Amino acid sequence: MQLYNTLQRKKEVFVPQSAPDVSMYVCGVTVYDQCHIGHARAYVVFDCLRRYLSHLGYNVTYVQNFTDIDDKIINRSAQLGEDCQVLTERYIQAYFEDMDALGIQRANIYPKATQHINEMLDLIQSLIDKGVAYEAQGDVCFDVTQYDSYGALSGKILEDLEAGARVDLNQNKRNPLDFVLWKAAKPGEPFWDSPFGKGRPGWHIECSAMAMCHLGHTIDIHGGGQDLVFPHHENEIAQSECGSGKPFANYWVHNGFVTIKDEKMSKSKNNFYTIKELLSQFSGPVLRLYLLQTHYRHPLNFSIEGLAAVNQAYARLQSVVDAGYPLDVVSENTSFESLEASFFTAMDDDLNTAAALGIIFDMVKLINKCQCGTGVLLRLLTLLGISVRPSDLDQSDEVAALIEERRVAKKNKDFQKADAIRDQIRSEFGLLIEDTADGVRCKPVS
RNA sequence: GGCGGCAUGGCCAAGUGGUAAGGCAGGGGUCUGCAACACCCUUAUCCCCAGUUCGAAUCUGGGUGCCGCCUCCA
Repeated sequence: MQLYNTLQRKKEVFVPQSAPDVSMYVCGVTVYDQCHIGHARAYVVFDCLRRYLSHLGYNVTYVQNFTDIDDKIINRSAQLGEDCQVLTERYIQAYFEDMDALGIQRANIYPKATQHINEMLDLIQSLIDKGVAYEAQGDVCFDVTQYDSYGALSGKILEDLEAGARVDLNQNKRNPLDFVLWKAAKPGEPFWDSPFGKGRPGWHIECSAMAMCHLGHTIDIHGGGQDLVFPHHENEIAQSECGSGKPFANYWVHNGFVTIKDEKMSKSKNNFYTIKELLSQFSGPVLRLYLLQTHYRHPLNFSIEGLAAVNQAYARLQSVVDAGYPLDVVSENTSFESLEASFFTAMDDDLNTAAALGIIFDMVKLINKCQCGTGVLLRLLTLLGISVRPSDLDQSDEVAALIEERRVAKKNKDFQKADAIRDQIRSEFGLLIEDTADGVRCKPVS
C-alpha cells in the first residue's frame, strides 16, 4: 500500500524493513484530563491503519505510550491535592473506556514514561558522551546545532526558526531552540535521582527511549497528530538518531486536526468536545464512522449536525444488517467482486477511508437489491473497525404485550388502535415498530 | 517574518489530465391499511483570472479567502 510520509512529503509504497513484521509507534496521550474528539480521531485512524496492515498480512507490533509525568500532570495533581500516580491511573482507565467504545483494538504494549526512566537516562548519558547534549544548572539540554538534519521532518530551517523564535525563559540554554532532556526538580515536585541530579525527564526523550526499548533502533511507522511534527517529532529524531546512529523511523504518518468552526480545538478557546459527552448522544460506531468519512490527513471540521447526519447514515448500515439476508453472495452478481476490489484500492491509496466508505454504501445498495451478501459488507466494515450490531432489541414484557395487542388490532383491521399503540411504544419506550414480511421489527429511534 | 495546507451541489465529503463517488437534507414515484425500511428517478462543471493541452476540478502563473505550525497540544 501507499502511505504519505511526512519526511518525504509524498506518498510512498510502504515497505517494512523486515516483512512480515511491522513496528509501529504512535504518540499517546498525556493522562491528566478526559480525551476529546481530536484524540479520538488520531487513535481511530491509527487503529484503522493497524487493522489494514494486519489484513495485508503484516505482523504488526503496535506500541502506544502514556505520558504520565509532565508539567500539566504535576499542576493538576497539586490543584486536586491528588497523588500524580492516582491521577494518571484514573485517566488511563478513562482513556481505555473511550477507546473501547470507539472499537479500538488494544495496542500490544502501552509503556509509561515513569517506567522507562532508566532507558531515558542511558540515552541522555550517551548524548552527553557524544557531545550533542550538555548539562546546565541541573538541566540537560540537547544542542540542536550538533545535528545537521535538524528540521528535515518539519521543513524548518534553523536560521528561520531562530529569527522567529519566541522568548524562552530558560536561560540555561545555549540556543533558544535547544530542548530539555532532563529537567531539574523544583521543590515539591516528583523527581528521580540521576547522574545529573534530582529531576524528571523532558517530554520528547520518553518517546525515543520507549520506542527504541520496545521496537528497536529503527521503527517502520511512527505516527501522531500533525501538531506533533514540530517540535516533538523533530526532537525525537534528533535525539534518537544521535543516540543510535541509525534512522529512527522510516515512515512518519500524521493525522490532520479536528477543528470546530474552522478553528483548532483548544482548551483556552473552550471549543472542544470530550469523547464521553459525545458518547452520551451518539454510539461509538457512529462516532467512528463520522471520523473515517474524512481522509485522515485533511482537517475535519467537527459539528454536531454533521454527526447527526452520519447517525442517519449508520442507520442505513444497521437496517441492511437487520434485514437478515444470507451472508454469502448467492446471486450471479459479480458487482460484489468489483466493489470489493475498489474498496481495497481505496484503502491501499494512503488509507483513503472516505472513498472506501463511499464503496461501502454502494455495496449496501447492492445488498438491498439482490438480498444477499451481507457477509462481504461486514468483513469490510470490520477492517474499518465499524461494528454494526442488529438493532433488534430484547423487548420488555410490557413492549411485547403491546406488540401483540397491536397485532390483534391489525388483524381486526382496527388500524386506528394499531397506530395508537405504535405511537405509544415510540413515545414511551423510544422504539420504532416496523412491519416487515417476517413480522414486526422493533428498533430504537435513531 | 519563515514554512505548510485548504477552497467541489443546501450541508458533509471522495476524486490530481479524459467530460464530477458516497452520505445527510430536499423533490417526485414504487411498495405499505398507514408508516418505517428498501428500491427507482431527480438537484454541481468544481473560489476568480490567465496559460499549457485535442482535452483540466485535476498541471503552470497570478489573485482572493480561510486555516495550521514556528509555544503545551492528537
